[in-house]
This record gives sequence, structure tokens and C-alpha cells, in this order.
Amino acid sequence: MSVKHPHDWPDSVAERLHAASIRLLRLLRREDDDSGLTAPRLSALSVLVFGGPRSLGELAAAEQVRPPTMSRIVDALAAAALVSRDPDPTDRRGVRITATEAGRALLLAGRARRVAALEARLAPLTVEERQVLQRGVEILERVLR
Amino acid sequence: MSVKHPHDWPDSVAERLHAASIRLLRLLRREDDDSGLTAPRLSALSVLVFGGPRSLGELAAAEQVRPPTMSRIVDALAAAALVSRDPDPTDRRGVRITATEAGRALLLAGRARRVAALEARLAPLTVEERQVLQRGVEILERVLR
DNA sequence: AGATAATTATTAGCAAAGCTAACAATGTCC
DNA sequence: GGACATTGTTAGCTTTGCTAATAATTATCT
Repeated sequence: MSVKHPHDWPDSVAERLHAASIRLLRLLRREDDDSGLTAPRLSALSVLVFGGPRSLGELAAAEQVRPPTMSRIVDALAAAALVSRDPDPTDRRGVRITATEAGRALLLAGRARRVAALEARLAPLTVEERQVLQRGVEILERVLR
Repeated sequence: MSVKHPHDWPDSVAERLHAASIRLLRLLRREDDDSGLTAPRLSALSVLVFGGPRSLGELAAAEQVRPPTMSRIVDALAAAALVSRDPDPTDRRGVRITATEAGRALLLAGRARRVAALEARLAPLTVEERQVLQRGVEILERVLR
């Protein structure tokens, strides 16, 4: 009962990491308002810009959303000329969704705002604190992979 | 132009922290499906359970949502007997929203699932790595305050 | 005190996001 | 060739988000 419980102590790393991540993203979400896109559209576009073109099903899976939901999000993005829907040459059922140059530009500007807002928060940190934070992020990245 | 740019180098701490937080929460979101509550309801309930009772306006502000939106979320939570809406004794316009015992129990169970999932991910870490992560989280908590 | 203004929450009505079910089109397999 | 699986869309529902308008109460200012 004591060995099997990884968090017998209060305020485990996991709990605090969980809470801190929620607060961080909630804080940065405000920056997205200026983009003119809703959060799900922005998020889907982000996958395409940073992860490259993919099928609708893959995009839905990446966003943890059902295909019909993603289909309508792509509708909106395509209507705004931020993505293009092209037929998959190898499988004519499939669709290849790609971010356009306009979509890429819009997304990069938005992410820059978010990162800048976070940078501003991090500005008062000492060099040592930044290093600790960086090593923590590295570990976290490994854990999430 | 070079001094004023906090991230002239690629993959700044802010960028990586941002990306890692997104991935972390996306991963843990799956655990919420079992709760029977939607994400906004779960999140509002969380504020009440961990932050204590508060007015509708305060709750809306905490969730970065407009009062009408929160009013309906509270409707649903109250209908499920997870929160109670009581009149504010000092200001009869106001409403005091409190998590019920059932709401508290449901939320704690859900958070336990999320934290357990994250604990499972952190399990392979060495003691030293956990310590680095912990110190990183402490810094992050301070930055977000 | 009494009129006016500000605050608090709800209701109404709209757009967007999520879902399941049903469907069309294509690909796979025997 | 024909049964079956996969891929994406359409249809129709609930929930979430918003703004505008309303009711009720509290605060303010002569």
C-alpha cells in the first residue's frame, strides 16, 4: 500500500506540474484573441504548419477529435484560404490537407505572441533559474514522447 | 534589434515549455472522458473544489469566460447536484456557488486519474531527474503567480 | 429621501465545436 | 466479381462561447 502509491506525499511533482501547465496555457490563451481564429482552428492549423500536411483522419486523431468535427474545422480554414484540401494521389478516398503560405504566416505570428508573452514572464529569472527550467523541460519532453 | 529579442536563438525555453505544456494537457485530457462531465464543467467544478465557494462573476473570471456562459455551466452542475447555488447574505444580487460533497468526490476522483496517468509517465525517472523537474516546476509556479 | 447610475446575474438568440448515425466513394480481400 | 473495410462528408443533436437586453439590487449624488 505504501510502495505501490507513487504519491503518498502531498503536492507531488505530477500534481504541481499538472496545475502549473493548466495555469500556463490559460494565461497564454489570451494572446490568441488577436489572431481572428478560434482555438480549435488555430490548433489544427498549428499541427499542419509544424507537423506538415496530412490526411483528415490523421489531423482529427492529432487533435483528439472525431473526423466530422475536423471536417468542419477544415471547411472553415479552407474558406479562409489558410489551408488547401488536395486529393491524395495514391488513395482517392483520402484528402491531403496542407497549410497555405497565408496560414503559415498567420500561425507563426500568433505563436510569436504567445511565446513573447511567456518570455516576458520569464524575463526576471536569473541565468541559473533559466537553466534549471530548461533542464526540467528537457526531462518533460522525454517523458511525453 | 539583437538585445531586444529574447529569443534570437532557436528553441528557447519559452517555446519548448509552451509546446510541452500543450502536449502534456492533451495527453491527460483523455482521462477526463470517464468522469461523465464535459471539460468546461469539470474545470469550473475544479475551481470551486480547490479554490472554495465564490460568486458567479468570480467563477466566470477564473475560467476566462463571460457570465452568461458560466451561468449555464452552473445550471448543469446544479442539475447534477454537484454544486449548490445559494444567495449571498450580504448582497442579494449575488449568488454563492459551492461544490457539494458529491461534486467534490467526483472531481477528486477525476484529478486522481489525471495525476496517476502523469505519475505513470514519470515513473521511469531517476530520483535526480525528479528533483530537477521539481525545481523547474517551483520556478514555473513563481513565474505564473 | 429620491432619482440616477452602476453592478450582478439571468434570459434570449446566434455561431462554433463536439458527438453519433447514416451515407457515398474508394480500396482490399477472398 | 462480390463481400467487407476504410475514408471522408452530411445530417442532426447537445454544449459552449459570445453579445444584447432585462430584472433585481446596491451605490451614488444631489
